[in-house]
Amino acid sequence: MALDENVIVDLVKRRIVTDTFRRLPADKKERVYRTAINLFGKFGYDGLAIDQLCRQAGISKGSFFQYFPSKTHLLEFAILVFDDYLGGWVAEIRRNERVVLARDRILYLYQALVVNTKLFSDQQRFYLFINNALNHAGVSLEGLDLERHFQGYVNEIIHRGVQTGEIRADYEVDLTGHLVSMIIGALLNREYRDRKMTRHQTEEYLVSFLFDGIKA
Amino acid sequence: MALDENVIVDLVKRRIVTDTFRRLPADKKERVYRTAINLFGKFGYDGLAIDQLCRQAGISKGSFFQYFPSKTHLLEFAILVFDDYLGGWVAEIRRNERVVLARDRILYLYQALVVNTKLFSDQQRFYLFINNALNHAGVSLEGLDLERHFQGYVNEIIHRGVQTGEIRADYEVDLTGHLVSMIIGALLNREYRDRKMTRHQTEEYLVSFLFDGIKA
DNA sequence: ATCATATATGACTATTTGGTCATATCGCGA
DNA sequence: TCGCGATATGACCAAATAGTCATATATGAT
Repeated sequence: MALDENVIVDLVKRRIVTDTFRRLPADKKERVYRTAINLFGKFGYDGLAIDQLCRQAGISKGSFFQYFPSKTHLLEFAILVFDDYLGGWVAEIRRNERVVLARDRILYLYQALVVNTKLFSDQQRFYLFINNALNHAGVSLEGLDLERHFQGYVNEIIHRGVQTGEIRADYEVDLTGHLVSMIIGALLNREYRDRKMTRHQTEEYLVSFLFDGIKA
Repeated sequence: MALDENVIVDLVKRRIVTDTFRRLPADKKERVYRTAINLFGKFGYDGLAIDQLCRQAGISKGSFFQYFPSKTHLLEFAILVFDDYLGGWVAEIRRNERVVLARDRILYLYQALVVNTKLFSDQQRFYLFINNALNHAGVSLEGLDLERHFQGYVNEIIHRGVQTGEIRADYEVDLTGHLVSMIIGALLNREYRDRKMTRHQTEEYLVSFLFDGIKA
């Protein structure tokens, strides 16, 4: 969760945040970041009022504009820091990866997704952020490429499964990866947002649904 | 697409639109509705400027506030009319339903979803509307219950499949329905938004993915 | 033609909000 | 203590925008 200094340095170079912001104590930077994610997620880009952000993050409006050139830059900052976080999170899953059968690989993917990382607690916040804040036309979404991070890894898992013969060879890897990602997303949604199923149910269904199909 | 008079009458009773609006010529009402869906979808609730809506729908601002008590009511109006449209659309699918095997049922669902109805051309617009406009806190979303319409029907299909033995009996109907809906949504998204696959591929994958599972 | 009622209109208001700036305060070296 | 660069602050400004209202125009019955 701590903001990576290297990322901030890069953002300064690209004039997305100021050097003044970079020099700020870490906890202040983090407060601004968390508040931005939360408020963008709750109210969308237009809905976030800078006055409220400042009040909530404990800074003054004058200071805000010494940290960020504009509101748009705040969004870009939040997107890019979040993107970096996503990347690190997938890297951690990758590091912990065990060599298992295809069936367990998918299950592992799911477990890693929700248990092994901080995303567990952050999921709701980030889910809202992605859904509500990222449609602002003024900011290119190139910075946040979910596919590049998570789905790239899913595809890799599936690709290996195909090569070892554990997964059908006639599936296109990236389409299957897309579907698996979407299904995991659907399950997460069901589990966290609707609270209609338990973790155990989720895992049971994920495996049987993906590997056994609908037919008996 | 034509606005149903009965729905409008109900909206008048609930003070969501005025009687003046009800008496308007149909094409004017429709212009306002379409413009609202488009702009809410493009810019979200806060992003929609009433001035722009008026310009685009060809009415004056003064008139607007003789049709709707407030901007919030415009959103509520759009939601409820859209909800009615959804209901009619599912009813049409239901009427055209053929008696088929489970495998074909799902495929039929999908085809009905994208081919047999106007949703084909409206999909993108409504997709945006649902995603960008419905998070406005001030308006209850009770009015738009996707599950009640589409997923209720999906569940019915699956339930019948289970009863005839075409679908595994150990699946919970509503969870399976949820997953099927999500997968269809994912495929639609892939097909329309990303333009990464053809209709034929979609159908192939839908069936093999749902019925054969990932494993060879 | 007249009158009454319903509808159309855009200037105007009050408020919100992104962004500025002059001033104050802090941190720190000498 | 003094001085200087960096940071903090909130009053202020200009633009945008939801909503109002007085006036104009259309409609339709007699």
